[in-house]
Amino acid sequence: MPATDSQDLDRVFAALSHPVRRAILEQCGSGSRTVVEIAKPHAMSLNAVSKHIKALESAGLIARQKDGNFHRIQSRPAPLKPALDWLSHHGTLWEQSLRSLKATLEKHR
Amino acid sequence: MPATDSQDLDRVFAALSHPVRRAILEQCGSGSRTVVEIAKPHAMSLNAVSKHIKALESAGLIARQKDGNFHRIQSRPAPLKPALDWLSHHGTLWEQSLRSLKATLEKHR
DNA sequence: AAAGTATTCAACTAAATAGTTGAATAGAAT
DNA sequence: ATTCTATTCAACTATTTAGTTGAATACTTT
Repeated sequence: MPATDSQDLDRVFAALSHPVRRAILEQCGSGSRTVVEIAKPHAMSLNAVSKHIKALESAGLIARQKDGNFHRIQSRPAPLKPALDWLSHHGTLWEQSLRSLKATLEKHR
Repeated sequence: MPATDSQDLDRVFAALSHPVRRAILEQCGSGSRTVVEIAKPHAMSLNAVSKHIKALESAGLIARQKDGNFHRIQSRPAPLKPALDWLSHHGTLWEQSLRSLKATLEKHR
């Protein structure tokens, strides 16, 4: 059992909270990309993008494979699972309690 | 269509990236709670918790209803949906490409 | 009216984040 | 061997975040 640490969730959610990092994940979703390729569409320095990549890597959301001069970056969806689980679990819980609250309100109107 | 702004996702994911804020959401998932009630189990000042609540509120994840002296805080799951959508959409995309990558590797072995 | 309770506001500090520029490393190509 | 390209490392700055303490506000209770 992976026993999802709370800190893992912290890192994953934090990684997803920046638009550039979400974009990077999308860029690498359809196959591996190099750092320069990833950086190109973003209006910031290569170094800044490199840092975002590092953040994603330390959250486990991407993996890096050295290929000569290039680092081939590819997305790793696994750590997304606990995040998804948290969201859907609590999301549905809340929706349930909202529904039952609504039902209660209806009944007592 | 709500046309989920990227900034909305930023705020929601950022809000979820702190363990205390996730705990607060869980606390308020089963019914409304006051600020003092919410703060009690956390090892930090009331003010710190109040700030976390404000962050959740500005992400739309909780709503506040004044009731005399008390603020009744209740969770609002709606903004969770786009986050869930983003996760499941890209998560499944990546898993698909991982699967097809694996298939390709198998074929060429 | 006075005291108590629930909450926020304001000011401050320490640490983390997001970005920059410039230099270093390392592999590839001439 | 030299140069070019891909990438990281280091140092720095500005902004945001997470927390603190102390004062202010506002409702309730006595």
